[in-house]
Amino acid sequence: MLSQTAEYALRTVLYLAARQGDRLFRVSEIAEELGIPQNYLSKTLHILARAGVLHSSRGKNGGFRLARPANEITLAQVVAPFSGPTGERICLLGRVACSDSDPCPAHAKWKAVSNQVSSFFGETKVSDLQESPVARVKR
Amino acid sequence: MLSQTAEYALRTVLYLAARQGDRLFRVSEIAEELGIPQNYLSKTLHILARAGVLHSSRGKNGGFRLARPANEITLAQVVAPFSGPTGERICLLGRVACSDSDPCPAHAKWKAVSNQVSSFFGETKVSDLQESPVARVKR
DNA sequence: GATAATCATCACATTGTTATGATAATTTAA
DNA sequence: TTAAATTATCATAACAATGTGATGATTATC
Repeated sequence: MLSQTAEYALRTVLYLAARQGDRLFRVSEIAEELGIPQNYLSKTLHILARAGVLHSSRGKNGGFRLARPANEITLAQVVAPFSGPTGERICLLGRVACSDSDPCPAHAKWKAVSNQVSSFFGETKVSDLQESPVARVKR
Repeated sequence: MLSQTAEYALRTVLYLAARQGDRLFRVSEIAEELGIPQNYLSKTLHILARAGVLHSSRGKNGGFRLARPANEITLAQVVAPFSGPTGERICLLGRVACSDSDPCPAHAKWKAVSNQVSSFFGETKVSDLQESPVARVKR
């Protein structure tokens, strides 16, 4: 459903959300903890920073943190830069023009499902996916 | 949402469903009508035939037709050979083990949405997407 | 049979995504 | 002001998806 890259982004954001507030986190430590190739994650997080989801600082003692509180970041904002299924609904049959007024045969049925996916990403906040401390310890 | 290949498959199946009964259809004519590269479509339809969705005949006057009535073919069966989002629900965070009893933080919310997508593909029949003759003429 | 039509398959080119490593730019701190 | 740490960026490799061209296999018809 999500591309590999979008999944990395989401996992990193959740990782940072769970530890928010105290300090900046280096790419090297995030990458090691989450099992993601470091240089690839570096590029991915850079994109997230440009998108305004993360804040980055270069140089010694630099690193990444969330740019805003976790309850002000939607999943859509996290995966959008990696062309997740978050954006506008796309015609199932690939028609360039497919709308309520000029629908493809799948339009009505697909729209309902597609809207559910869109609103999941658009309305779910990062904070909605934070595990409680207890649950996190349990794992 | 669907890969290009899966979209080709679905469009071809709908094309055949709209003309079902009379005869076999050559790859060349389907490809031209739908604007799909012919050799690529040939490969794709061969896969659909092996999957039991289409029937193919070789040789002169050969071609493709639906293997079963359009109301007995689900969208899932059409896109499954091309790894559409039809199969089992996949963990949004990429965990190999993610279940009701061992859920990732996104599990509960994502499951509900994901089930909707699965059941759309699993329960919608090809016949459900056939345009009425009137609508088809209108286009 | 011979021929033409047609699907099946092989080989390869092109493109996009994912991944890796190397280097540049920036910042802190000694 | 220099050195070390760290993100930013570049180059490129590996792989999968997509597309193209050529050839093989099968069938209907003459």
